[in-house]
Amino acid sequence: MGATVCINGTTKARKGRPVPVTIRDVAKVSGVHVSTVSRTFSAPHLVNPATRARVLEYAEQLGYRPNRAARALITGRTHNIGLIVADIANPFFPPLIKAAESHARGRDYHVFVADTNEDPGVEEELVLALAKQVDGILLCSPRMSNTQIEKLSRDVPLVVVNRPVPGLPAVVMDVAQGARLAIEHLTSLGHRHIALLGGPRGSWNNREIRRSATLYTRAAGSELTVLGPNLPTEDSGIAQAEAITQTGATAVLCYNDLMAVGLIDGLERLGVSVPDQISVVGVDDTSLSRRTRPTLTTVATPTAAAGRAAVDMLLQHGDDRRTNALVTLQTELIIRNSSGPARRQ
Amino acid sequence: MGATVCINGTTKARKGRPVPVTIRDVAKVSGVHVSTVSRTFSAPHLVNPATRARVLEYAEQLGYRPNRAARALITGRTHNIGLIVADIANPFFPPLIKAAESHARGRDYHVFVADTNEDPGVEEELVLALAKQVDGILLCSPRMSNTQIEKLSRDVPLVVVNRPVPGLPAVVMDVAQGARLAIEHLTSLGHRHIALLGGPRGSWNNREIRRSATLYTRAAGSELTVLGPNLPTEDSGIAQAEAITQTGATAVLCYNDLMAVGLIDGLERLGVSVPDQISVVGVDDTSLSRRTRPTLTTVATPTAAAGRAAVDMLLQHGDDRRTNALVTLQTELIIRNSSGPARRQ
DNA sequence: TCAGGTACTACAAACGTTTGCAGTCGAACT
DNA sequence: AGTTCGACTGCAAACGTTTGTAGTACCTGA
Repeated sequence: MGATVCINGTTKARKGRPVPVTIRDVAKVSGVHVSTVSRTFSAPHLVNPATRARVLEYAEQLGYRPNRAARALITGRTHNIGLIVADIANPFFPPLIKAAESHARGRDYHVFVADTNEDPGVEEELVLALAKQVDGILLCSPRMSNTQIEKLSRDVPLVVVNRPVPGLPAVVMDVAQGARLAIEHLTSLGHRHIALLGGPRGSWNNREIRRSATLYTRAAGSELTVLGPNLPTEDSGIAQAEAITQTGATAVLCYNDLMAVGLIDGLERLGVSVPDQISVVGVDDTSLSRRTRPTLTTVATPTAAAGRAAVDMLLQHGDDRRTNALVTLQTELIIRNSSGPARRQ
Repeated sequence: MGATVCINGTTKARKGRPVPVTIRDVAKVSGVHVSTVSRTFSAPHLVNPATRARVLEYAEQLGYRPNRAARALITGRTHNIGLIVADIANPFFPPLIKAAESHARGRDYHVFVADTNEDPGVEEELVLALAKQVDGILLCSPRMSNTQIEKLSRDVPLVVVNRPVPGLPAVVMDVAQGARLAIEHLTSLGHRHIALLGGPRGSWNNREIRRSATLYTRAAGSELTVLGPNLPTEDSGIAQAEAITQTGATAVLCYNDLMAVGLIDGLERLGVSVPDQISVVGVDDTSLSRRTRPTLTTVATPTAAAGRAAVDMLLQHGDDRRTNALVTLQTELIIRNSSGPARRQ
């Protein structure tokens, strides 16, 4: 209304420095106490609608934005959450990060993303560094031991993704089911000898996949050869190509898509054709899987849903930790062109 | 030493809730004033080495961690920086994010990552939401107008990546040089008619590439046909494949790798062989470029270096904005298998 | 011996919020 | 008329730090 409002008798739009307009400034110009201004934002039902409208208008006019640090200091809640992943550049993570971030933002939370470079040592360091700064942390595919995670969870609420930890909320993908589907797909195509290209040592997913693959290969009367552990990288897929051919298997289930595309590449270099001579199946259905040639048959894991679910769990039991809530998300098999009938030997 | 230290006469390790050990607790047990404890951490040279050692020991023993919110409140510096990108899942960004994050962490800064979903509208919203929470923001490939960015920069220090904005610090890649190298590469292979598959409308990189490509095609006595604007996605690469063939060009320079791999895919579907019939060159050298078949000839942009440089710029002129510092990073041409000699028509 | 300095430490006021408590005022009920 | 209540608002004490100022004790040099 009319003239723009000035603070402290002087306009605050000083050169360079941004305008540090506080709750007090708003209180002054709207002629109420700071507590009323505060309540206008944090407990609107406690203030007279007319007053509130006035305060809001002045606040808007001054460009007031609540200072989250101050709010955090007194409430103890920062409205931030931490997200720790092994490697942002691993195509498995971006969809998860993206989903978590936008889901959190919808609930007025911001997300710190940190990358451990696949180093278990820096995981702990990061958790501690973030602890005071966030209301909770999403630990994705951690390589730490259960007891170590347990201990950290006393400092800050944790939700673990891609691995169950007793006593902690976690969200996992049903990769065992996925592996089952993959194995059944392969055996139904006539494969009697299947190889499993295993992932990293500490990985729960890896154990699950192996357990399930072993079980269902046997159930189909086929043979399973397990290779590993391996780093879950494209390079290690390439490196293991020769070993794979030597197993005599006609089909391979890989720990993840990255290794699968590496393996396909490696096999091609050896003159082995996929899927004509060897079928290859991945896990995760990352953006890669549609880009390879042949396109990759793979177990789709709902990474975006996992990100959202993890955020929800974190925000729900904000305080009452020590839950044994475990969310398991379903997986499905996406059949593309890297798997085909077993060749006649 | 000996017995573990208790606070307030009672051990603070209450059930569930984490231990909120403050500077005051440390002061109490070590028999000094809080200010001494504070200085032990923030200005060590002002406190007696013996005292400091004692304080540090007790702090360690109690598991004291400074509360960054409180520190931020009084110093006005949060030791956080914001990083806004268009799409985390776009393979261009993860290396940049990763580099920025680890570089920042090395300087005791944490990074908020936010994703605009390619929506210019949410860019502004995100900047404002983050403003009070960070000491500055890295704006990557923004789609906003210069004036809009200018305005936001009055609220919070900004560093722009992938686009120069007058009066603001920015780091850009010399894509003009990259485009020149690509065009010269193609013309030297005998291509007399080249197509440019353009990117999104607001993109500075897009304009640079076009400008440079036009210039150097002409300089080589060749013809350039420009298509666009297009969304910088794989799908739009696929969609434009037919249009490309209709230009009659024997080589294509694409706005980025994503479009290039899409284009290769699209051309293949049309029965056009790359590079035998049409050569394709991308920009960015993302992780994709080694995975395509054929592998992609592309202009490598130093994304990780850009991330680090941006962080440095932000941390340097923390206060004195209004700099016209512009860092330009060199690009280079990586020749792989998607480009070859012009076919004999 | 004393002025001046150095090295360290304590005091207390901030920073921008939230929130329990108390107060005011008018309306409704007895 | 007096009581009770509800709706609203002001007061002031926190939250965990940092930092300018002031103080103490000791040392140095004249």
